[in-house]
Amino acid sequence: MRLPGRVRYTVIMSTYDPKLIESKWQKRWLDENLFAASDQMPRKKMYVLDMFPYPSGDGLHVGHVKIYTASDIVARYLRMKGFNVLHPTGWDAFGLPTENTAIKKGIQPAVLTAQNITRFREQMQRMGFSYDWNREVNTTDPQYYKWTQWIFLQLFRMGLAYQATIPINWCPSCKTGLANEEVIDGKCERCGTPVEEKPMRQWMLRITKYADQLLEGLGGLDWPKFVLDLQHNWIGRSEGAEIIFTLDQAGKDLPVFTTRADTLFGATYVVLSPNHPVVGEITTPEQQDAVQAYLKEAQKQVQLNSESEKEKTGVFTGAYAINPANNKKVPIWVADYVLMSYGAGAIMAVPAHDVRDFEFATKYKLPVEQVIVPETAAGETHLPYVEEGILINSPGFDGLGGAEARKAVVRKLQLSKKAKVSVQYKLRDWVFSRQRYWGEPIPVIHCEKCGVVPVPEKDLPVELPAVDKYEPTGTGESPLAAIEEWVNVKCPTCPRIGRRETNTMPQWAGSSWYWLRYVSPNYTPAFADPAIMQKWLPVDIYVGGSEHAVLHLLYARFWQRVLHDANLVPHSEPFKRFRAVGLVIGEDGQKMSKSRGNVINPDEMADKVGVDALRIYEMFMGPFEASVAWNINGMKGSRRFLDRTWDLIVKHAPTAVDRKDQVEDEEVELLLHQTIRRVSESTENFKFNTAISSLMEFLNVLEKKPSLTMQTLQPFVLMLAPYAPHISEELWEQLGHTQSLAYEAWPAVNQKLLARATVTVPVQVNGRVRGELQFDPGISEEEVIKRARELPNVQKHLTGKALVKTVYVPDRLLNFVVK
RNA sequence: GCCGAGGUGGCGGAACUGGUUUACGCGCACGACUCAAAAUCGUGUGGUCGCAAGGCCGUGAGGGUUCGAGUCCCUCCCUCGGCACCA
Repeated sequence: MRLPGRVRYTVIMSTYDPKLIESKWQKRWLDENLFAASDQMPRKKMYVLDMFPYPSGDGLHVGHVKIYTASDIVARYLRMKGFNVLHPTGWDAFGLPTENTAIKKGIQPAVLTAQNITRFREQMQRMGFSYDWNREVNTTDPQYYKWTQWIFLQLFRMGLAYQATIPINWCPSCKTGLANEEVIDGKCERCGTPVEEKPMRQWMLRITKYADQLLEGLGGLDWPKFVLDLQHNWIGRSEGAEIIFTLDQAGKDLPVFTTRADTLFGATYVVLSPNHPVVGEITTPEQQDAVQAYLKEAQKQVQLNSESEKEKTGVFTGAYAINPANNKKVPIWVADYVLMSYGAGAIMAVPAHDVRDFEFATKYKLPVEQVIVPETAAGETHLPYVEEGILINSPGFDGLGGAEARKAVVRKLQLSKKAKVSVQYKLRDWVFSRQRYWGEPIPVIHCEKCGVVPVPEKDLPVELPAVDKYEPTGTGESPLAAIEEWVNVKCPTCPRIGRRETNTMPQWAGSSWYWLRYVSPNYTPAFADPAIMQKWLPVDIYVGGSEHAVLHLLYARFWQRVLHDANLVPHSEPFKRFRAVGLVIGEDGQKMSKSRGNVINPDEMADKVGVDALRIYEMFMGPFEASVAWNINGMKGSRRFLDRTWDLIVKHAPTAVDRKDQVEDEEVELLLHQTIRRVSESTENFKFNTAISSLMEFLNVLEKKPSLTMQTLQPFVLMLAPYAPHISEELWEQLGHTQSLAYEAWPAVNQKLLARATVTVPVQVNGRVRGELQFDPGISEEEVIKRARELPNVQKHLTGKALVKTVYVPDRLLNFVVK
């Protein structure tokens, strides 16, 4: 029975019982569909997104809770600030761990995924996250991956998806190819197995075409600097020149790439990568055996993935090249410190001005010719000298320096077509196919006559067939290849029978556009409703792990740009503001892992202290972006804070008066407004730890007061609400409200009151604090000095000394400088 | 090696554009309640000298700028994250 107005209808519980109130409010939020976002845009929009989870069999991790609590706090705060908030979630459910578990347990991946999702959903709902559950998406749902496939076909039509047989990173344990971004230290990102190089037919996405755009786009993003740097370095743009050496005998061109054209006269030899196509044809008969032996050795080295610190090795080909700058004949060597995959696969070696070339030249007794001297220092230069400087021994260019010299050299050679400006990137095209079962089928059909034919749009999605055996074959073929009735299909453009593509997409595909799907998750004519995209996009605040700094966050930006170029989405960048979470470390200071046995389970913690205390603790334990070790006592402290909050409100609720204009206690009122200001600013800046400490300070003062008004109790509960929503809803009800506080107005700061507040100002003598003064802001300097001189301890330090200077910062500080 | 972030009590961490270092929490000590313990509440808690008032020293090390430096500048040490023969 609920009665209106100020009559209290709940029995006030004497002690805080989290379990009881958590289930009560979670049920009510869901029943009332309280957090459904309206497409009608009654108010200004905010799209608050966190990285949707991979629903693994391990269940929710305390790291998930940290990310999702943060985005939940921001979403709840913004709702109270009057924004129309879109805060959705879903499941990034394709991928290897599920497939591997499925194989081990003998369950279909789809079935296992459904189980995991159910568990994850329950766990996430238990944490009180205010998601709009009507918008849940699932990357493994055919109605979802229909559009993942559709987007792939757009990429294909735009020439951005292509097949190539190239040596790729092959993980022998996962039995699939990997993207460059998935190889860490020469090992598989997922399982740690050293990767092998294996030439295979692959689907590739031409992300390199977007290298410059992806680089420039970083400039407008409010992202952590380290993530911007990471992407910047990963793209690895470097400006230089392609310089054409000439093969001595054949007269053929041999282009090399350099960023230091100014050192061209110091090039004393040329080095080819072992994989360079001309190696075989230029090697002289005398050197044939030595070169062949070296190539074999180098091949092995790649497979061993030897440490980068290894000593440089190489072999002379017997051939020579002509340096176009001075027509000098220089020997051509082969060495594996030159990579085929970067630049021209060949370099001009300038041992005097490059550490690697110097090391190599020293070992093989190749000539070193200095052509750069430091601008300032006189005398002998220590080689290798890699800094910029003034050119010497470079006829026609002596005396020039740095960029000017580089330009001049390139310009001169350009006249005879022996050089051109060139830009190189470290970024490689994205290896987009996987030889595994549990992924989106790549929607193309191979026809003997027609070649690669895209599956017609009306036939999408190409559904994953149910299979008995989804173990990877290890042959480079996906298990799908074994299902004849699925593979063999009529060619869409001719009467022949073609074969379906049996490779699947990588785990990253579904997450490369999911934020677009949330705006209209059930829309059937397209991947998203264009009108609604205009309303919600872009994502205003994105929260997630930094482990995706170059993977997901780069792929997502790439797809967004492609779709933008095709006029399919309104913005070129998907995520305006991104905040990266810091790891939650085990109590032993080590990364949490099952094998170490230091994993903290959020459900267990919630059982112990309640969900709200868990949320408060995870936000309070340290700065959001920092890695902090778990501390069980710290979590109990968060619970203590909520216990005391509960006691305070329950104690005052029956007697608190509602005084519209004035609070009875000046100290309380001042602190209230300071707290509102601090909590608001801290929340907006992701400084959740200091927001909570401000609330704690406020509570510490309130506890000492014999009586409090509604004008104090209500804002306190409202400010706590984004952080600890269940207890806050309950206390709000006990303060006489019948509606949820989720859409109550966030308390407003009384700026005038804060400006009028008495200030406490330290008085220093020679920079050391000797006393303090309290006064109303704005009083004159003379008055402050006069009163400061009256302080006994200040007097003591002034007597017998000559006053040199007085520094007064109004309302902040007074400093007497004496001698 | 290169790029980036950071070194503040016993611990996690606060500190606005240079202005009272150590807020808040944990831990610890003592006290109250209790037969006792736990829980809870109260008081204290950087080091050092002092009965006290108060003094001196303290933000990785050393130097500098300044009336005043955790914050700015230079040199160095250490930790963490990333890249790594990218020409």
